[in-house]
Amino acid sequence: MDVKTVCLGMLTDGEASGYDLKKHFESTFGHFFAAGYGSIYPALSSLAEQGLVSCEHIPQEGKPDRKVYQITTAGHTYLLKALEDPAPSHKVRSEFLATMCFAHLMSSEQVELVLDSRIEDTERYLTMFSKIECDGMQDWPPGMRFVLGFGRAVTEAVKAYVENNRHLLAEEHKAQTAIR
Amino acid sequence: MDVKTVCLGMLTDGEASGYDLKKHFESTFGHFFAAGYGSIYPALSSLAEQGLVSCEHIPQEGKPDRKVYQITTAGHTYLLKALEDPAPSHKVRSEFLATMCFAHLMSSEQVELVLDSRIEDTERYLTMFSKIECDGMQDWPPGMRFVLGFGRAVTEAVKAYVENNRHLLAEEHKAQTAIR
DNA sequence: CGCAACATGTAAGCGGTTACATGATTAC
DNA sequence: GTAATCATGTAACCGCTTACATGTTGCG
Repeated sequence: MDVKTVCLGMLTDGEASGYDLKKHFESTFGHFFAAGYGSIYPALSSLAEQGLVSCEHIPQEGKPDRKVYQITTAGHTYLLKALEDPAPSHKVRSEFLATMCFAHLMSSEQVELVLDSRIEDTERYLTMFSKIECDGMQDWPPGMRFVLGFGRAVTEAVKAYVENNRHLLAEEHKAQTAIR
Repeated sequence: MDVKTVCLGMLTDGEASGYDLKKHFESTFGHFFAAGYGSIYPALSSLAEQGLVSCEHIPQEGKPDRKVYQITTAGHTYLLKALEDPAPSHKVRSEFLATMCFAHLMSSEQVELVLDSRIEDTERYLTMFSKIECDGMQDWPPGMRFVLGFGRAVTEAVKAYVENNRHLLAEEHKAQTAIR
């Protein structure tokens, strides 16, 4: 499952431009599937070439033509095939955790800074989740609600863990064990 | 922070071969930083070329020479620089969540299968964490214990969330909201 | 006056994955 | 006998990131 497939999936919710899709990648999909314009625009071109989406050019003054994409029947078929994987991956790549593995090589000030930045990050996500929930989640498919709830639950777990266990990383207290 | 830097960090714990490091990437680092031989061996070669590690060739019969790497003073300096990033990233890339966004396009059997496979995955991780804790975590640096605890906490949160909210994805119950 | 939002794209490069290549030893 | 473990590597490929390129409209 790559950016192309996710774009295709987003288009099942209605027509959209690359610019529109980018906003989805930043908000609702942001916590588990990042993508920039450099991935999205080529993905849409490629989908159009394969006939999986159709494209309507809407001329605009001053701005480039707005290109609105719609999923085709072939696109739907393709998407359903892509969703058949019975064990889709769920990968974490964390420079944060890699850094924390070597906390004993760093100054405690540095470690504190890193932990603070991680907590800020989780707070940004939590704010975003609340905002999304406010402006109407009830018209969304159940899967989307499940996914948002997942993001919230995991983010809260991360925040709580970091807050409750950051004392482990102070050199003074080497013998303690993690709070569950 | 790339595979190279993580390898360098692992070598602060004592000399090791590429093969040894791979095992670390599978066990202790597995839940947040994956790497295969195709990344590790070139990384070590490159580190040696830059003088960040030294390499001892140990001849063996039948097998290729065992190459044991040790971090150098230059390597230590380099690592400390790399650890200075005050806001290291923590990224999730989840085909699982992407799939679940479109659960309404799938059969409930397919959805169930995907959810089961995710739970199995979390269980494998939890077993691994327990095993690691058993064979002596107390001699590890506090950072490593923090990271393992993080992995366990988040994995448990994932498992609980999936178990408690999978009913949201059954088409029958569209109006429900997520259990916190 | 400057910044954010609107709007699309290209191209180089990087980092990692996957498949391939080889082969002895040990445990079941 | 066959699978796992030990042990190292290369090369092609793929997908994504980053930087670059361009220009208008509207808000404060």
